[in-house]
Amino acid sequence: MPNQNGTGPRWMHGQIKCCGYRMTKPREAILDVLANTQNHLSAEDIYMAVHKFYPNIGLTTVYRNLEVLVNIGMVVKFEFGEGKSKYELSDEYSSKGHHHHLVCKECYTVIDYSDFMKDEVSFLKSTENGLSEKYKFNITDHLIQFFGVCEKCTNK
Amino acid sequence: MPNQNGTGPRWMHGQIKCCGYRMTKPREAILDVLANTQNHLSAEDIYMAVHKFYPNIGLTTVYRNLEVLVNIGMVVKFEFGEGKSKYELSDEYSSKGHHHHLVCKECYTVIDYSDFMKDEVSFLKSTENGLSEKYKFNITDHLIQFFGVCEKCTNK
DNA sequence: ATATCTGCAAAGACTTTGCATGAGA
DNA sequence: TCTCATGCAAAGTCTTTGCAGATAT
Repeated sequence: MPNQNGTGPRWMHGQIKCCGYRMTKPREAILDVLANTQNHLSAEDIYMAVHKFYPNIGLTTVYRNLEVLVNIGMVVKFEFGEGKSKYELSDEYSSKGHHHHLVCKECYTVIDYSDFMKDEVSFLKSTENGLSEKYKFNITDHLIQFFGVCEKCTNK
Repeated sequence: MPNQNGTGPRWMHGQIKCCGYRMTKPREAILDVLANTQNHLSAEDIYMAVHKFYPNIGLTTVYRNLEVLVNIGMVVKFEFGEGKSKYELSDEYSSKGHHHHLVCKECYTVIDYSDFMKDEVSFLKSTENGLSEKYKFNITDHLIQFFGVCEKCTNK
């Protein structure tokens, strides 16, 4: 974990403060964990990672902060069918950029992909417009996931 | 509930039996509920509907049967972010046909839509092919959902 | 006949809440 | 200083499991 000094990136402080929240050690530690992983972490994963450096930060605090971070749009929450939620930094705060997920139904491995976006953009544009208009929805998000069986699980 | 006589559609019996399962009253009642609703039902919704006609069928049985039905592909399980799973008959068994979901993030109302599928088909085709090849995944399913705020929730 | 299925009760997994204490700005 | 944040323990919600008895084929 790189930012154990308790400062953390300024822009994250700014976003937190703009929303009326305070930047606290637990909050920062959680963002730090999320910013420095390639994986999709559960609340407990995050708790355990944070716990190594701050053993007195509790799981409750992790849950409560994830909720805040999801609400202000810094973090996105996903369900991959495993029965527990997974979290990742949202596009604007992540080095990953915009991507979608390819999920193995057997081992729940999740692959991020950002290829094949050209067809997607036109699909999303027209569908979002059509749906907004027809159903009077104010559309804010979409979720696109592909499911299948990964190479490893296929070979067993 | 139409099929209280205990027979139910033949094709459903066939599918169940083909997979090595038996057609039982609870199983049939559950399929019947799913076949005769326009909504997306939780396990408890189904339990309560079934319970009206068969008060001694338990919630456990509903869960166990839903698991079986999902495994043999007659039923599809969804998570809309509400914290509980919702179930519906899969395309082949449903009068709804292929559709996707538009979900209100406030009240969790779910709208089925099957418009705007033209762009989708080309998007899915090329993406599935690309993903299969690049990541050696055997792709079986996709999940496309749009999220937003419905008209009612916007006006309050 | 016998493998599958069921109901009940109990346990399990993940997440949320209450309340007194602690800490940012 | 004063509101927001935290930690602990307890509770809540949805779902699964164990086991003896019942049922479909």
